[in-house]
Amino acid sequence: MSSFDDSEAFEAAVPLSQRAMSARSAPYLDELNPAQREAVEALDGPVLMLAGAGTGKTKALTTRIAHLLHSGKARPNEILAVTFTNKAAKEMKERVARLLGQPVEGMPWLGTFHAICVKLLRRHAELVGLKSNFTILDTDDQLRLLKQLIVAAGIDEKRWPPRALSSIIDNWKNRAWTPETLPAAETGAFDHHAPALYAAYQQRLRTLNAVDFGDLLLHVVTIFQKHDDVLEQYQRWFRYILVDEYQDTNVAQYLWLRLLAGGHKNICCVGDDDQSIYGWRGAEVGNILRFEKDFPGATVVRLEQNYRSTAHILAAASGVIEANQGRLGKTLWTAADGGEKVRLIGHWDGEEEARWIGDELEAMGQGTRGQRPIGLDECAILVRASHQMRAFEDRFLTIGLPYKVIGGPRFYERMEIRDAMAYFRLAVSTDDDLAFERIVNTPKRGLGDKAQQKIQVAARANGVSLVEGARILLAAKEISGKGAKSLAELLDGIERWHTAVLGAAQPVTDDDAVIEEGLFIAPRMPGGKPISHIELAEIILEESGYTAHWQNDKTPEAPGRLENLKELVKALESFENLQGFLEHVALIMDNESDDAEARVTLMTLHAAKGLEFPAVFLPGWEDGLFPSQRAMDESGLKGLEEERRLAYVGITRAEEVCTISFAANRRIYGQWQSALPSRFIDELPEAHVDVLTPPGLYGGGFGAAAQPVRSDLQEKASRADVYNSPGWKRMQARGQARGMSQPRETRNVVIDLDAVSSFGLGDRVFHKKFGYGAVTAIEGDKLEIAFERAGVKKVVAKFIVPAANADDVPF
DNA sequence: GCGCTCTGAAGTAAT
DNA sequence: TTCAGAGCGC
Repeated sequence: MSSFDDSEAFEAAVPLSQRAMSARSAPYLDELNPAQREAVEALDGPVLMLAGAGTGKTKALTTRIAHLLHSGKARPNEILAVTFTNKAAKEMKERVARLLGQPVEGMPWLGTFHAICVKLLRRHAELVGLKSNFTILDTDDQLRLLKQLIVAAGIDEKRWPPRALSSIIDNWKNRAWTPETLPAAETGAFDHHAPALYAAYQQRLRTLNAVDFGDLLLHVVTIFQKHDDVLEQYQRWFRYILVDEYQDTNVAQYLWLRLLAGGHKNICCVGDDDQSIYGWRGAEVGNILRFEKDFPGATVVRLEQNYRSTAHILAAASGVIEANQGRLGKTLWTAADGGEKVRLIGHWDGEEEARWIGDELEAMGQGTRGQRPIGLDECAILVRASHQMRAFEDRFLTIGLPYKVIGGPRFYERMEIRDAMAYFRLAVSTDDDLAFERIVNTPKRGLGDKAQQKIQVAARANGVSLVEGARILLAAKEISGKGAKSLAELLDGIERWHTAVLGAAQPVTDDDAVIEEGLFIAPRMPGGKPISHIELAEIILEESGYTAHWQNDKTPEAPGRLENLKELVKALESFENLQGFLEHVALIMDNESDDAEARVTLMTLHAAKGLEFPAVFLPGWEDGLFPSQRAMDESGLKGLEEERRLAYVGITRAEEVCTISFAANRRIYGQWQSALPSRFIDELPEAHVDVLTPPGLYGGGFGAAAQPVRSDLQEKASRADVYNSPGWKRMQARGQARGMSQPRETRNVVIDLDAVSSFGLGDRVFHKKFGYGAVTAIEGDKLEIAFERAGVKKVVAKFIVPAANADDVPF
């Protein structure tokens, strides 16, 4: 069967209007600037589009797709357009549709590297020893598998944790090394065991008919390398190739692209070497730096006109990035003038910094700075490491400032979601051993390590799946008592759900078309009437006892988890069946909840790439934290340069106001440490920076300032030579030259602890964590307080102050 | 088999 | 400091 059956079927379905447009003019071209237009119109041959931050990269890319279609160069299904994230793919789809004025269901090959590879691999799975209905492992499955292999190899899993092995293997896969092609010199710092474990792992995956994320690319590259006929098929089929964020590609992706573009070389790579921040994840900046060598005669277009930020912000960003070596070189410029300089401020410590930013956010909302009011939802705080977020969360909780954190555990990575998914996976295919392992004792069924080991042994001895092994074990009465009963129930359940998934004996098929067209017959409980896959999901969660498990759980997270389960079931609505859902979820992670309340966004610099905000705060610019000591230790100059690019990414997220700050002292792992301002601060061009006076730091004379009361420890930390660093001295000089504004009055607060028990019912009070509230009951030294944000809580009186003194809370 | 306590490590993260 | 995972006692 030809691999292109469904695509060819599609060809016939492409609306005529879409194919016969070439004769007409292309009005969308008029909306481009000269550089963008050049990048769009150079349709044939290799093109490198160097697109600086905020220069309309997506616009150029999507217009290029529209132009390819419009000019009749390619049909929608002959264009391969790859992105890194689902979000980017979705946005691209929407924007192409808008340009064309009609939906683009017809772009089956617009997607992430991984999504496209899944499609390719399902068609040619047998070429790498897999069946086309292979499962895609998540990180948890992967780690469990590796752990088993490490234990089986008799290696001390404490010295060599599965995580370490996993990252070594990921790294190798990123470089497109299979166990067979792994260079002998690569031992992976895992004693010399890693290569053998890698081979064992791949073997195990094959047995399980499973792949991990790295395999998706690796297997396809292997197929392309070993099977010329297959490769040529696709080289012909994908007439035009477009790649987004090319600077983020790893070796495997690079090879994949080079193989596919090998024939016609109609490849357009879009990227920005200055925004390459994923080297630690396997990305090779070299790929983009080398493009012209890989594709001689390539057209190189630079997009340098920035439509996002003020001139000061751009100049500051340029000043920083210029310190990097080996750039392809771009200079951003803007037609707009005016705007505020980049603001720079130093603080005593991390808490002070958080407090100041909190105040600043409130001031911005009021427009009290003499600028237009900037709402919370227009502001973002971008940090280097996620643990920096804590100080802000604490502060914002205290003052009741709404915030949202981007990042952290994603919906589909949460425990309860993974558990539920494992049940679904088992229902779809009962030989999914990893899913079985995950849920065999969740909820608790009295099947601990020992029972599970027996099942493993039985399964392996008979060469069957764990579910089968368990069945054999039960039949042989090798398991007894409570465990046996609950295991039997579980097995019955799995059998029943599986039958339901199969519906009226409809065979499971791996054919895309069948899945996509929803040709599955509705599931049906044994002997009963057909039910929807949504009902089936609910039944599974109910009968397995999983829902009850969380209902009986008394921990504060339990309600949230139940809520997530409901959401999961709801997510099923947009799919035809469980199979389609599982396929989708294996590759997709996002779960964006939109809410009405305006909130400031807290996220890492990495997460912020590609986004923009009117006001951006960049706290924690201290040497060691940013640039990160670890990055520099591990990767030397290369690491430092990547950190610098991160700084560049951070600054260029800002449209109107960019505020950089650092703290002289910070508590790290419970220890006070002092730090020097980041070397990147020295690299900010002075003409574009406005140094703000930090509250309480300067006082009447430098160094002798009336400083807030501090502990001895903090006092000691402050004596470090912060004040001798070049950055600090320059800040000093700038501040004095401009005439410093009056420092804010310092607080020297003494709280009379004896006086605090004198609260009365109804008093409005304040608590550091819970914020404002009213006293509803008094029991000795404990107060019951109805907090405005945190609800009713009992709190010891000494942690409470009258609301009027909220600012004075010293603890 | 389950749950509590101690110990050790601590980064950024999409698919 | 905080969190996860291992080990130990019931």
